[in-house]
Amino acid sequence: MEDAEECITGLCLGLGMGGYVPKKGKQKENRPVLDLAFELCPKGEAINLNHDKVESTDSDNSNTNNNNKGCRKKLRLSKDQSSMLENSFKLHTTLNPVQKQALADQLNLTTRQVEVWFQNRRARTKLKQTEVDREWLKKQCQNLSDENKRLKKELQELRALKVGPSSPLCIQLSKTATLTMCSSCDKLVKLNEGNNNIGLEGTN
DNA sequence: ATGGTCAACGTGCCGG
DNA sequence: CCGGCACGTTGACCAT
Repeated sequence: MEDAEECITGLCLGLGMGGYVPKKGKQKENRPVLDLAFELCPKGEAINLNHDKVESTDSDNSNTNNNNKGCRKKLRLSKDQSSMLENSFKLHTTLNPVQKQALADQLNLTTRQVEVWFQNRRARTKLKQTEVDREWLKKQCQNLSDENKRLKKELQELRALKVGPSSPLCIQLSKTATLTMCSSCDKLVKLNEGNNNIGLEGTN
């Protein structure tokens, strides 16, 4: 009888790596449920069995073999691999098939792994950029809010000034006419003797 | 125990 | 139709 991990393994294999239950739809033929296999070294580091596969003379399909070996362990890319991928990403965020293959050969990875790494890397970049944008917008919003507050205060102060002959908002036009600002509607009003006021312009 | 990270996956969409 | 990509998701691994 296998141990508990092996039992879980069976479930993992049945459902695929992510335990994802596929919905109806097209399936990529060249994407096996398990296209890679890993095992743990005694220290707990993940070893990519694909590296062995490269040198292996085994003619049979390693996928089927791996399916019987157990649940795949998570690959951790080495520092060198990561930094080379990063450098490559700095040069171009997408790869053409030739570049992909070259990089895969160079790093001793499969093209699929390189492809997945770039997809995930682009997603991370986008996420980071979204976060940056969000912070920027937040700051802008705060600035506008502050400015709005300041302007409201300024307006309030202007309104508080008594509108009268001594007010700076009251201009004597002639002996009979004065230009003043209406305290309720913020419109410039020409006051004439005889009470026939003429609104001149809105300053709202 | 738990939350974060990340490789790997399934699916849908789009352009050639 | 096919390949490539974005997106959302999963689970192994790791730090705390």
